Amino acid sequence: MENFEFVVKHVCKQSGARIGELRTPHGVIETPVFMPVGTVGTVKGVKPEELKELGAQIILSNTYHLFLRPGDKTVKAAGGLHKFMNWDRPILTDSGGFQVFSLSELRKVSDEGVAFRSHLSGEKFFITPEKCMEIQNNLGADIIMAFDECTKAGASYEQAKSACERTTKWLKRCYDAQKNQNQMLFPIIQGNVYKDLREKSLSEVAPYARCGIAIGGLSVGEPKEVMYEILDFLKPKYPENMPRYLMGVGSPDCFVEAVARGVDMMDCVLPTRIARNGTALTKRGKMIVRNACYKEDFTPIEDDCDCYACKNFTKAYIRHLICSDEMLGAQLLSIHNLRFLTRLSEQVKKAIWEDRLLDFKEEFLKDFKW
RNA sequence: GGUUGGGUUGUAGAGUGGUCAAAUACAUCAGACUGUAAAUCUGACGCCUCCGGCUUCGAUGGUUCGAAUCCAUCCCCAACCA
Repeated sequence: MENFEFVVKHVCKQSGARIGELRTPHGVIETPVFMPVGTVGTVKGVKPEELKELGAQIILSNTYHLFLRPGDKTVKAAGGLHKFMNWDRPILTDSGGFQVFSLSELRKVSDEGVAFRSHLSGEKFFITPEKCMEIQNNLGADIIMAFDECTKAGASYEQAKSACERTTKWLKRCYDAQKNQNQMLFPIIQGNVYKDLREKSLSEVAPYARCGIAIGGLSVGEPKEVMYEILDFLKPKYPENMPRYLMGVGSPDCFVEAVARGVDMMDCVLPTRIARNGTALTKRGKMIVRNACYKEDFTPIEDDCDCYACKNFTKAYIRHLICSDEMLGAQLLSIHNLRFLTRLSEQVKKAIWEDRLLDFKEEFLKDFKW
C-alpha cells in the first residue's frame, strides 16, 4: 500500500506512547490525534476553514447516515466526500457498526448482515459487509472501517463472544470486497470487557491490518477503569508499525489516559455535542457556560486559549447566545471544545517528545475534574 | 359617571363546592451527554425540621362539615358607552 505509511518518530521512554506520522492520499496525520466527528458530512456548526484553523487534521463521517441521506451514489456523483463537503484533508468513515449498537431497537443482526429500519423514514435496508464496503468506496474516505458488531456495556460473555466471531467473519468479507488502493481498511477489535475475547479478537483481526487497527466496543458505558484495564492488557499485543485507533473516545482525561496506554488515534462526538448543549471544556473540567454564575462574567472561557471564541468573546456573551438559542453560541463553543482537544493533543505530543508523558498526565489530571 | 368582562403559584393560562399546592406551556434554576436517532434529554420550580406539616388563587367579611370555586362589600384592570 504505497499510498499509506505509518512511521513512528519517537517513543516516550516514560510511557511507551508514540509520536507517529500516518501518510494518506490527503496528507500526513501526526499522531496522537483527536479526530472531530462530522457524521453527515459536516462537523456540526463548524466550517472546514474553521476546522483547519483550530488544527483538525482529519475528520470522521458516517457510512450509515450518508447512505440514508443524501445517498452514497450522490456523494460519489459529487466527486467524493472530500469534494462534496470541501474538506481536502484526510477523512475516516465509520462503517455503521456503531449504529448496530446505538440503533439496537431499529435493527436485526444475522450472520449475513444487519437489517436496519431507517431512523429517518422507517424504510428497511439490509447492510452486509460487502454493501458497507461499496458505500464507503463511493464516499471515498482515506480510512474506512470494517463492518463490526459493537456490544453494549454489560453484554454477557456469550453475547460478546458471538459479536467477536461475527466481527471476524465480517472482516474477511470486508477485506475481500475492498479493492480501492486509495482507501485503507482498518479492522476492529471487539470483545467487550473480557480479556480473553479481546486477545482472541486481536489475534484474528491483526492479519488483516495493513496500516492501522481499531479498538471498538469500549466507552459504551463501562467504568473508565475497566476501559483502561483493557487498554493496558492490549498494549503489548498490537501488530507492529501501525496506529491504534480507539473508537469513540473521548473526554480529555480519557484522551490522555489512552495515549499513555499506546493509543494513537481517537474520535468523539462529546466536544461538539456538549458544546451545543452549553458546556465548554476547560483544563479544570467541564464548564456549564449556560449557568447563571456566568451571566456577567466578561472574561473568556479560558484566558490562555488561542481559539476564535476565547480570543473574541466572553462567557457572558456566549451564555447569552446559548440561552437565546442563537446558533452562534453552539458554533463558538464547538470551536472552543475542538480546539481544547487539538491543543491537548499538541501538549501530549510535546510531552512524548520530552519523554515525560506520565508526568504530564499526572499534572493534567490533578486539576481536571470530570 | 355607566355597562360588560376580568383579577389563579415569574409570565401566559386551565380549574368554577371536596380527588387542588392547583393542568399545561413558556421562562427560570440545576444536571446529563464518550465510533451523533442528541441545537437533545432529565430533574427542580409556594414555604418548612419535606414518607409529614404549614401558608396560598386581588382584599375583607360571610355561607358551608368543606371555598380558588357560592354570597356581600371594597380595591384594581380591560373593552365599550357617556
